[in-house]
Amino acid sequence: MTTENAVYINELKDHVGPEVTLHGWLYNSRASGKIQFLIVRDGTGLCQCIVEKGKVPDELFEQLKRLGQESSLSVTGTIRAEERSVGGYEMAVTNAQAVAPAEGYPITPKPHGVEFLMRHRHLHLRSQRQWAIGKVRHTVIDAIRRYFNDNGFVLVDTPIFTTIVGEDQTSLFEVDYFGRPLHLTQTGQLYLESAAMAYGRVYCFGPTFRAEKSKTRRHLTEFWMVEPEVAFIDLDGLLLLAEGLVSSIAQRVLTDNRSELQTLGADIPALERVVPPFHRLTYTEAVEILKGPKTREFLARERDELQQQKQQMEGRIAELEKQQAGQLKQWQQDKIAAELIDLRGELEEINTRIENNPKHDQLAAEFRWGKDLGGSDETIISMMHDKPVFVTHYPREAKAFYMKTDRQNEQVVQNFDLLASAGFGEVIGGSVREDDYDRLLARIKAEGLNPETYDWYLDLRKYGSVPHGGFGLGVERTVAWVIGERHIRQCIPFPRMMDKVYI
RNA sequence: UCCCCGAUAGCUCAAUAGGUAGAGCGAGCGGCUGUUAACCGCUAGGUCGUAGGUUCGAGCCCUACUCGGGGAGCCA
Repeated sequence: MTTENAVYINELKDHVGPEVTLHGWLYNSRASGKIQFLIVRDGTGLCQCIVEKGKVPDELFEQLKRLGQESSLSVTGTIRAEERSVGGYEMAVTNAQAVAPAEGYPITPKPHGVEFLMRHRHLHLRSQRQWAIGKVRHTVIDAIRRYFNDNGFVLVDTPIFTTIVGEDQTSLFEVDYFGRPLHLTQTGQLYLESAAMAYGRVYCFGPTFRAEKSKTRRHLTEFWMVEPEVAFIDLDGLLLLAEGLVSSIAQRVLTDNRSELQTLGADIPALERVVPPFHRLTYTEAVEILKGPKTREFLARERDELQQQKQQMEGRIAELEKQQAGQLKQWQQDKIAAELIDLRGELEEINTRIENNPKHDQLAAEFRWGKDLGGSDETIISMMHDKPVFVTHYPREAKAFYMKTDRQNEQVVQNFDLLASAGFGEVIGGSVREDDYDRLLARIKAEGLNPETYDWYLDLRKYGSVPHGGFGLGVERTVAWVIGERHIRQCIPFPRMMDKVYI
C-alpha cells in the first residue's frame, strides 16, 4: 500500500488530472466483459472507479472482477468530472491493489429486516443511510458545543455514578459501587447548579441513563444529553437561549450536511423555517387547545386524509395483484412483488394511525388540567405548528421537585418543554430552579426524598442563592427530528433500548 | 404490564381450498464496452422457530413456549 498521492473522495474536485490513489472499501461493483464499475467508499463519500480491459493488466482485471463487496482496496488513477457518476467525479483506474478481499458480506444492497441489521450493527454503520445519520449527528454535537463555547459557557463534566435522584426514582439503574448502592446519572443538573454558582454559565454533555419501561420509537435507556445551567436568568431568558441553540443546530446542519439531508430524505424547507422566534404556549393554553374545537377539527382532518390514503393504497394494491396474475416477465413480477411488500408495510402503518386517531382524540378531549402532557398530546400540539413550540408553566404536581414555583400562580412551575415540529415531540425540558431554601426543602420532603442526601444541594440556597435555571436537550431526539427519522434507535451508533441490546 | 402481527434458503419474501417447498438478491461459473440496488444464462443452497396435538396426509388447523416487529400505558 502506498500513501503517496493519497486523496479523500470528498476532495476529488481539487485533484482532477494527476494520478492519485484512493484507499477504501468496495461498496458495490458492476462488471461487463471489458469494463468494470467499482463503487468505492472511503468514509468521506462514494466514488465510481472505471476499470477498462487493456488499461490495466489482464490478471488484475480478472482479480478485481472477483472482488467481493466490502473488500478493502487501494485504487490508483486519474480523476475526471463525470455527470453520470455518484458525486460528479470518477476515477479512470490505472492500477489497483486489494488490501484484504472480503467474501459473502452479509448486508447486500437489497432490503433487510430490522433485527438482522441490528445484529449486524457493526457493519450496518458502513451503509449509506447510517453513515449519513452519523455525519448529521456529528454536526449536531459540534453545533451544540460551538454554540455554548462561543457564548461564554464553561464545560463542566458531571459524574456518571451518582448519589442523587434527578428525575424519577423508578427509572434508576442501580450499580453496586464496592458494596454501596449508587446509580447511573439521569441528569447532571444538580451538580451543574453548583458549578453555575462558580462560573455563571456552564454546560455538561454526556450519556444519561433511564430505566423507564418505555418501549417506543422515542426512547432509549442510554442517550446523550446536553444541559446548560445559567445563574441570574429567568424563564424568558431560558427560552431565548433554547431557541438560539436549536436554530443554530438547524442552520449548521443545513450548511454542513445538505447532501446527507438529501440522502436521508429530510424535509429541508421545514428545517429552514427553524429560526427564532418559536411559538410559545402556556400549559393551560395547550390544554384548552387539546380540549377545544381546533383539535377536533385537526384530528378529523387527519382521519379523512388517512382514510383517503388508505383507499388509494388499497386500490394500487388491488391493481398490482391483478397485474401479478397476468403473463409477465420474471423481472416485472419481481418488481411488482417488491412494490407490494412496500405498500403493505405502509398500509399497516396507516391502519395503526387510523386506529390510534380516535384514542388520541379521546385522550385529548378528556384531558384534565394537572396531568403531564402525554406523547399523543405532544404530537397533536407539534403537528399543529410549522416550527417548534414552547409549552411553559406546567402544573407543579406533574413536575420535578427542583422546579421553581411561579410566585404569581402557585399551582404552576416556571418550566418549559420544547416540542419539535412535525409530531416529533419533546426535544428539550427545562426550568427555572427553586432558589428559596425553605420552599425547596418542603418540596424535597413532599416528594418523599431524603433531605440529607440533598444537603449539599440545599447549601446552594444558603450561600448566595440566585435566580437560575437551565434545560436538557436530547441529542438523539434532535437528530431524529432534524433528519425526519421515525425511530430514535437509528440516531445513535449502538442503541440501548428497554428490552433490547443487540451488540 | 396489556393488545396486534410475524417466524419458510445466508438475506427479503411467495406457496392458491390441508396433498410432499418457490422466486429475487447474495455465493459459484459463464456472457455482455457506460453501468447506476445493472442486465442475461447455468449451478449449489431447506429438519418450514421449538414441543405437543388433530388428520390417511400439516409450512398451512389447534395448544403451549421461545424469539422478533408494531402499538398502548408509563415517561425525556
